[in-house]
Formats: sequence, structure tokens, C-alpha cells
Amino acid sequence: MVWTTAGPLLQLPSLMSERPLLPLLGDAAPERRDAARNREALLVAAQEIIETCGIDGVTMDGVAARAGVGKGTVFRRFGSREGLMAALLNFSETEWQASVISGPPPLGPGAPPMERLLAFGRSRLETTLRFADLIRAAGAAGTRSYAAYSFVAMHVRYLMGEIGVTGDIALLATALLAPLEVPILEQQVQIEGMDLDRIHVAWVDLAHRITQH
Amino acid sequence: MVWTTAGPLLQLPSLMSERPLLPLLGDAAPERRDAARNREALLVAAQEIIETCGIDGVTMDGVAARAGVGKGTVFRRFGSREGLMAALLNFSETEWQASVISGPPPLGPGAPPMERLLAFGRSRLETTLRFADLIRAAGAAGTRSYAAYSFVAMHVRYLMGEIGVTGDIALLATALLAPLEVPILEQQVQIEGMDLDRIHVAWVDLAHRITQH
DNA sequence: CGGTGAAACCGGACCACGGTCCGCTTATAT
DNA sequence: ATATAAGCGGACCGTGGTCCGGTTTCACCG
Repeated sequence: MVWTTAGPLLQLPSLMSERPLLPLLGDAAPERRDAARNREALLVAAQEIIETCGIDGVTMDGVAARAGVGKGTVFRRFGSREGLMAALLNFSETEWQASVISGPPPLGPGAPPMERLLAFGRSRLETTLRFADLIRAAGAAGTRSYAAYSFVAMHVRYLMGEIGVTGDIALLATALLAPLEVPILEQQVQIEGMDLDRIHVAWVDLAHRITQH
Repeated sequence: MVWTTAGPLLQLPSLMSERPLLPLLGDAAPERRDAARNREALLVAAQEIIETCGIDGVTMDGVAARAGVGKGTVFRRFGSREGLMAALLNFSETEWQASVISGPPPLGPGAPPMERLLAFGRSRLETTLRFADLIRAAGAAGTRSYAAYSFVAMHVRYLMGEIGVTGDIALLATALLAPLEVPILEQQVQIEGMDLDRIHVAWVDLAHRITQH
């Protein structure tokens, strides 16, 4: 992933319609070619507008105009503004997932599970803050999407199991992830002016307390 | 507080403009009488619309029309739709705060701090779910408002101090509160279909792990 | 007690944006 | 070549939010 200097933006891969890392089973009807072209053009346009004017500058009319299509097409492809944002977010999320699944340790496999968990926390903290605007703009479509929340929850549950945590692992995992959500982090960073390192240290402490290891 | 049978709605006190329990220091300019009348009429109107059509049925035009004022007045009084929702929320929040500050134990003072903390968690869990729609509609204005977040955080920090918790109490309190936020709870209840009692039991376990008591 | 000035307030016309809809166009399979 | 379904586009709507000219309230003073 290459970051521009202008802000927390993502570099779009050449093929925008690539499948997520964990593909769904039935690909009943593939996309028509013009539809695929438009999807890519729309994502590029949205990306460019974000680079220029920020997230709030992204209007559905504006994206459609820049991509040279009608407004209806944008909604056909992405359902809503949140859906468009979620699609944008999906790329960085997919890339990040790859580094968790098959990247170098300690984030990737190979390290002891507790070390992986702590590396996960740090990485997730940074990623969430970097994409905070996009995540917020994606709203429910981003949080509840298959790619975003579920993968993270599954991974933490798995690591907790490996560590040997006892108790309601699903809910303990949620408790460990909740302080890494955007609203909580923004409250701490922007309003209470907390230091990022302090938050990280506290999260490591929290992980030890919750896992009791 | 008297609950109607129609849904999770609040009974408005007779004087809508009463001050919060922890008043701000400088009340520089008191409200003009017509302005106070309008504020009350607007809150009543909004409340009635919620009872009839739910939160999504609340439009700023609708509230203004029902209160017999112009739309501009609504925005002057509450700043935004979120601000209006936050004002509505403030009443139940204030009442709940009263039961924490001066109500019967174990929620109120008198019980050992750990018992108070557990009672707090249960009560907060129920209250948050009851007002979930309103809290979500209040958005940032609700979360960041003085009355809502700050009071809760202060109270948990205080109890943690009394219990004798060591560590970064401010951030441990946040970690304990984060799983009680609306988005997390709705994810668990609505999407993962979790039982309310299970969530409560897990939160109690979490409180023991985090406080290490 | 009544007048007076200024600040606060009010209202509804106006704008921008998200989202919908339906008749027309185009790609693809046969 | 043709049928058919998917795709497309832009006119249209409802809603949140802004703005500014006219009106009301209230403190102060003669």
C-alpha cells in the first residue's frame, strides 16, 4: 500500500472489482462489462474527490459527474453513500487482512498468540485512526459488512482460544475490540487530548487483564 | 419517570427548561420568555411525533408545524436535528443521573463500590438499550454532551478509585464502558442474536477482570 | 408609569444533497 | 439478427440546514 502525502488516502489497485480475500460461495450473475467499467470509474472518481476536498466533499452528484455517468448508476452500484464509502474502505481492509493472515509475524502467523494479539491491537489502533473519516462515513454499511467486523472478531476469538482464555470468549473479544472503535478513539484523542502511546499502553494492559495471562 | 405503554418514550416534566443536575457555572444570558415557551412547545411536539411515528418520523418541518412556529426557530433553539434529539434525551439522562447520585443502593450511595459498579453496569445496559433509537439519532451531540458521557465516565472512575484499582483508571473506565455503547450492543443483540442476560453476565465478568477484584 | 432603543427572536423562502423512478439504451446469448 | 434482461440517466422529491428582513421582548430612563 502506498500512501499519498496529502492525507489518509488509499491507493486503488488496478482492478477495482477484485474479489475479497474470503470470497462468497455463489457468484450467481457476473457483472456486465460496462457495469464493471462504471464501478471502477466511480471508485476512482470518489477517491480523487476525497483527495481534493475530503470526505465531506464527496457528493453523489459530484462522483457521478466526475465519472461521467448518471446519478442513478452510482446508487445502482453502491446502494447508498455509505455503501460507496464501504466499498472504498474495503480495499484497505482487504490489504490489512492479508497482512494478518499471511504477513510476517508478530502480526501474521508464526509468533506466540499473545504476541500476535498485542501486535494486532497496535495495528488495528493505527489503521482505525488512519481511516477514521472513511469508517465513520461508511456507517453501518462499514461496521456490519462481512469484511470488516466479522473478520476482526473471528481473529481475536481465535487468538484468545490459542492463549487459553476461559470464559465467554465471544463477548470478551468484543470487550477487547470495543475500545478500538472509532467513536471511542475519537473521544479520547480529539476531545480529551490523549496521547496515542498512552492509549496503546492502556490497551496492552487491558489485554493482559482480560486474558488473565 | 412514568413510561407510556406505546414504547420507549419519556414523560416530559412540566418545566422543560429546568437545569441539569450539574449546572454549568456561568448562566450569562437567561432565555427570553417567548423563547422558553417555544422550546417547550417544540420538545412536546417532538415527543408526540415520536410516540406516533417513531424517531424516523421526526422531521424538522413537522416539529415546527406541530409546535406552531417556523422552521428557523427549531434550528435556533437546538442547532440541528441531533441537537433536538440530544435535548429530548437529556431528560431521561438527568433522571437516571439522579438515581445514581442520590437514589437507593446499590445503584445509589451506601453500598460497597464494587456492588455499586455492578449495579451501574446493569442499569446502564438497560437504559442504553431502552433509548437506543434516541441515542443513535442524537449522534455526536448526545455522546459528547456534557450530561451524557462525562457523568458516566466520572462515576466509573470514581468507583474504580474506591475499589482500589491500579493502573490508568481513565482508560480502564473507558474500556469498561465501551461494550455498553449503542453500536456494540445492537451488533450483539440484533445481528448476533445474543441474550441480554448473557451480555450482562459477561459484563460482570469483564468488570472483575478489569478491576482485578 | 410610559416611552424608547437595541438585542434577541421569529419565520418561511431558499439551497444542497441523498435517494427514487421509469422510459430508453446497450450488452450478451442464442 | 433478434430477443431479453441488465444497465443507464436525469428529472423529481423530501429533508436537513441557512439567511435575512420584519417583529417582539425587556431593561432602562425620563
